[in-house]
Amino acid sequence: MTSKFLNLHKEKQQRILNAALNEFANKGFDRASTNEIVKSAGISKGLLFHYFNNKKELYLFLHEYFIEILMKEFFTSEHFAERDVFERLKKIMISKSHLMKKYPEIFDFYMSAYIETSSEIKNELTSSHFDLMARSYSRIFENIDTSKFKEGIDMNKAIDIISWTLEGYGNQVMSGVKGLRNSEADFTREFAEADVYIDMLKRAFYK
Amino acid sequence: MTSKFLNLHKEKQQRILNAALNEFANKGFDRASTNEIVKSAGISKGLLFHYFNNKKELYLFLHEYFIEILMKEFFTSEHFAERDVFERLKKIMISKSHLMKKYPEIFDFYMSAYIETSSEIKNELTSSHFDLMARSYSRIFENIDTSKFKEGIDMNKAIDIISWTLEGYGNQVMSGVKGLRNSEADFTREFAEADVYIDMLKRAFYK
DNA sequence: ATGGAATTGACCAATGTGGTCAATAGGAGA
DNA sequence: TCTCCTATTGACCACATTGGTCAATTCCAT
Repeated sequence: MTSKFLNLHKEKQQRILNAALNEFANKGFDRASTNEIVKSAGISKGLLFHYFNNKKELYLFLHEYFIEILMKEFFTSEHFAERDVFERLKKIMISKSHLMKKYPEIFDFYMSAYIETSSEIKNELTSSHFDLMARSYSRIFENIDTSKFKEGIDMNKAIDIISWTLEGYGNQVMSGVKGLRNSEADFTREFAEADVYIDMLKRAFYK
Repeated sequence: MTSKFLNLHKEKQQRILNAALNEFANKGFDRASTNEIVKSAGISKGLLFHYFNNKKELYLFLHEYFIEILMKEFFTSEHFAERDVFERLKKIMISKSHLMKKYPEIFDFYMSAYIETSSEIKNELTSSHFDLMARSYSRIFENIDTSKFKEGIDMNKAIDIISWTLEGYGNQVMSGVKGLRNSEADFTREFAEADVYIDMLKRAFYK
C-alpha cells in the first residue's frame, strides 16, 4: 500500500511525513490526531487513508523511514576509523549534536516512541524496532586502541568514565543550545571546553 | 476546598492520591481519565469532585503534595554533613536509588510532569513548581572539602566528571534493577563496583 | 428522631475520534 | 473532444469518552 505513496511528488511526501512526525512526536500515538496531520500537511483526510490504511500503519511506517535516515547519516560518517577512544567519542558526540540540531523532530519522535504506552502500539513496536539502535550503540566501543592506556588500568571502566563524561558534557551543552535559532553553529566553540575534560582524563588513564 | 480532603481517613486519602498519581504518571494530564481514577480508587465520581473542584486542581494538588514527601525524605538525610565529594555523591546516589525503589510512581509522575504538553496545564505549572528541585540540586555541590584535591586541578570540572560518572553508573544499575521485585535489596551489593570507579577518580584528582 | 455531612451514580452536553465513500478534478492518450 | 483512470476531496458517521453536575441516599453523632 505504501508503494503508491512513494511514487508521490517528493515534496508532498515530505509534507505528509513531517506533519505526521511532528504530531506523533509531541502527542504520542493515542493523542495524535489524524485530523491535525492532514490539516498541517495541507491534504484531505481521504488522501491520507488512501496511502496508509490506518493510523497504526502510518505510525510504523514513520518509524522505519526515519530511523533509516538517521542511521544512514550517522554511520556513513567515518568515526569508526578513529581508534583513539577520546577522539572517537568526541567526534560521535559532535556528530550526534549536529543530528539533533538538524532533525530535532526525529529525536523527539523516537524519544516519545521509547516511552509509548498506547496499548494499540506497544505490542507492534517489537524490540526489533530498537535493535538497530542497540547494535549501532555497541559498535561505538569496538576496536578501540588499547595500547595507549596505562598498565594496570581497568580499561572498560576507564572507557565508561570517558563516555559518561562526554555524554554528560554533551547534554549540558545541548540543553544550553536548545531552542536557539543558531543554525550556522558547527559547535566548535560550544565544544571547546570538551578538550579540557579530555586532557584531565587522558592524564589519568593514558600512558 | 482541599482542607476537607485532609480530614478524610488517611487510608481513603491514600487510595485516592495513589490512584490519581498513577493515572497521571502514565498517561499525562490530557489522557488521564477521572473515570479511571475513581474506579481504581474505589470511590464515586461525585466524591472526587466534591474534594477537588476539577481535574486541574487535583493535578496541581498532587504536584505539591508529593514533591514535599520526596524532598522531606531526601533532605532529612544527613548527606550534607559529608564534605568529601566522593562520599557525598555516592551517598546521594544510593539514597536516590532507594527513593526510586520506594516511590517509583512519584518519579514517573514528575518525569511526565516535566514533559507535560497539555495546554491547560503547562501555564499553571510555573517554574516555581520546579524551583524547589533546582535549589535542592544546587545544594548537592555546596561546601565541598576542596583541600583534598591535587594542586592545579580544575576542581569544578573534576567534580563534573565525578558526578557524571556516578550518575551514569547509577543509571546503569537502576536500569538493570528496574522491575525486579527485590524489595529487601539495600543496594550494597549492586553498588559495590562504584568504589572501583571512585578509586580510579580519586587517584586522578586527589592528592 | 433529627440534621448535617459524606457519598453515590445516573446523567449530560460537548467534543473529537478514526475511518468511509460517493463525487469530482486532472490530465494523458486517442 | 471524448474516454478512462487515478489522485483527491470533504461531508459524513457511529461511537467512545470526556469532565463535571446534582438530586437523592446513606451514615452517624447528638
